[in-house]
Amino acid sequence: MARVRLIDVARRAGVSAKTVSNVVNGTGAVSEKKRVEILAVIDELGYRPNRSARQLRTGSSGLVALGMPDLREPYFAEFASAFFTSAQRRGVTVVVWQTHGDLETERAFLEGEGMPELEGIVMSPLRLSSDDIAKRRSALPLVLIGEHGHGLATPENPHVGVDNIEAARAATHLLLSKGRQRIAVIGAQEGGSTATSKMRMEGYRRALRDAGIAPDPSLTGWVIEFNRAEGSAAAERLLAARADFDGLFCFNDTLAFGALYTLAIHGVSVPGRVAVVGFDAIEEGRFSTAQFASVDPNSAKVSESILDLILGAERAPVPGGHLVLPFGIVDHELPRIPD
Amino acid sequence: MARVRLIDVARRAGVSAKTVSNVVNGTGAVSEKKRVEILAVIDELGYRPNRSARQLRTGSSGLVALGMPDLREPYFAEFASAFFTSAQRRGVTVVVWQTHGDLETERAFLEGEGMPELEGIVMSPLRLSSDDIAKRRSALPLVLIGEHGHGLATPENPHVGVDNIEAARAATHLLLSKGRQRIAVIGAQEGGSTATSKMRMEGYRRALRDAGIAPDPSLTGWVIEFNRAEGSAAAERLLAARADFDGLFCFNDTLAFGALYTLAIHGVSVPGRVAVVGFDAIEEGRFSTAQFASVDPNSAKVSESILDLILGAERAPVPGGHLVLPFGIVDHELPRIPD
DNA sequence: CCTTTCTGATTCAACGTTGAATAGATCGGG
DNA sequence: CCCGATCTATTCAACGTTGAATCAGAAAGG
Repeated sequence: MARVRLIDVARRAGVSAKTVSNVVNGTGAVSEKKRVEILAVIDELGYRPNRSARQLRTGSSGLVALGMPDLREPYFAEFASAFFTSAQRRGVTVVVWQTHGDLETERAFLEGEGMPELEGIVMSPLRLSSDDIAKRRSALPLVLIGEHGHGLATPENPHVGVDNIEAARAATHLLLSKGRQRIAVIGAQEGGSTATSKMRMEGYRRALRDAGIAPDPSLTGWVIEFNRAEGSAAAERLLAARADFDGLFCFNDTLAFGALYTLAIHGVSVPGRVAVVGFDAIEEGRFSTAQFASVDPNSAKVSESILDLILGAERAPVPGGHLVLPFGIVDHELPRIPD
Repeated sequence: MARVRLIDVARRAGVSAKTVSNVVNGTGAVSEKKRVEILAVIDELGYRPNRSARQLRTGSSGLVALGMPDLREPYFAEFASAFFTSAQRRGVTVVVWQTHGDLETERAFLEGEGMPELEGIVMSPLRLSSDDIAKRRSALPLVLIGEHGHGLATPENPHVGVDNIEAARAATHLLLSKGRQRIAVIGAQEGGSTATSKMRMEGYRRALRDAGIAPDPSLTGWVIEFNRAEGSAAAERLLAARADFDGLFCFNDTLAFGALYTLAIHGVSVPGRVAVVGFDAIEEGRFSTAQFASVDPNSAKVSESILDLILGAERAPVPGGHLVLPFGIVDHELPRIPD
């Protein structure tokens, strides 16, 4: 019942351990005859390499840590899923850590505390300061994601993601291009970790400005958190105040779902009377019964780039500290109006 | 820039490596004076133990693998989150693998292929057969979860979870106890991996039988998958057929959200005209604008029990192969925030 | 036929840690 | 004052693997 080792296979096959190692790793030169024999013995004994020993010897673990506030948040689940997919394709294993936006947990994670040997750390911080990054002791490659992480990036510890301001501008522009003139937002925030809200609000304002439209404060829906109930409540308030809007930009899809629900209850047709755009393009939107568009933060491409950065041999600093990737816009509105 | 090792700390502090090891691990007997000195040096040099070396020596990695079909599915995200929480509290690290319900991927995961050294494997299978479990070569502790996994369990590779049939019975009973007599279901399935649907349907039938109510086929909502759109469509069909129901049991919360949306659009008051019960008690339900109850599959307790089984020194087989935990029912029927 | 080159295989040491065995110092009791 | 017990610290080997160095034998070249 004891673990089968390289040497056990070697003895059984009548060769040296190193030769078996060569077969397992495809290294060195091994005659076809021996190779086949050894493979047979490996299968017979059910040999499986001990990754700890291998890692101790070679120094690479094939492990990457992913730290996120809370996997229950659909966007984080979505990103994590995309990241797993990229990693699995490369034979990289991902260990996950939830920080719940706790500063001490975030700091410990930054150092890889309590973790197995890693190739790199990917994290979506909520509380860290630039100072925490600067004081970091661990030399492990670190990649930041998310809007809060955006502000902490350095060339050595870069941020990867789409341009949030530009994406929000494009989302708003999409509504304008469909002829909507009075566009409301849901997702304005005060206090707390508001990097996301600030950037998306900025993009929204830019789009209006570019179109020569003055922002109307009565069309701004404030929220405390980005969840369904708040999206619903904010929409409720807009309707109650008799705000006159034909377009609605929600700062994430969860808010959008809440708003769509409220609009449906009040008999406001979507996209007939109000066209809606969300942000994150979460899978659930594909099954939404209401028709709306959403900004696709390109999690698949972001994941790939992160792994390129971490596993890349060069480990070159990223100029400016920001690797900006193109976002997309998915339109769940089936019949597209060609322009 | 080279990694700081035990021996580096030892030299600096003028002691042996083993003494430093003792300080780090709290083993052996070390004088308070030396202990303090060594801790200072550890901090000064930023020493961090090499987990691979430690694991190679001790044989335990503190790593558990969690395999799930797709983290984007809210229930899986929810469970994973609970599992991370339990694991982190115990200093256990979790590596995640997505199987997408692919048989080959599930089989490979079962063997721990491509994984670092693990303490155990937790998996929610969709395609595995009992045969795959029986033919397994890896001796790693394996715990199964989910309804499909339920059917594969053995005393050595147990299943952990709540009693699905009983939980579905209780959910239905809750509606009956509120005076509802005509109770519809959404979530009946044909073909595919239907373990979940079958068990919940059985519980539903039992509750009706116990109450002396004959099941009415016209109150059964069939679906292909458990998602929002299907829940909505099924509710739509029930309404279109003028099905007369005052209670609705949805086989999961995602179906319930879709149904609630449709009921809202059609002006059917919830829980006034129709009381709704879901299954999974996902976080999102707490933010739902509609009032409904849901079966809580007790993911926190399930996670704890799984880790007990895997990390427990005894590794005793579970009689019958099933560790059944009590479920809960959360009632989101709260006083709504007045507007 | 002898030297050189090439190929396939082996030997050896080391990765960083910790369990087991051991050594030295201190202490208490007879 | 000596002996055993107690406490602190050390030495040594081993966990399973693979890079580097090496070697034996065959093939190639002069």
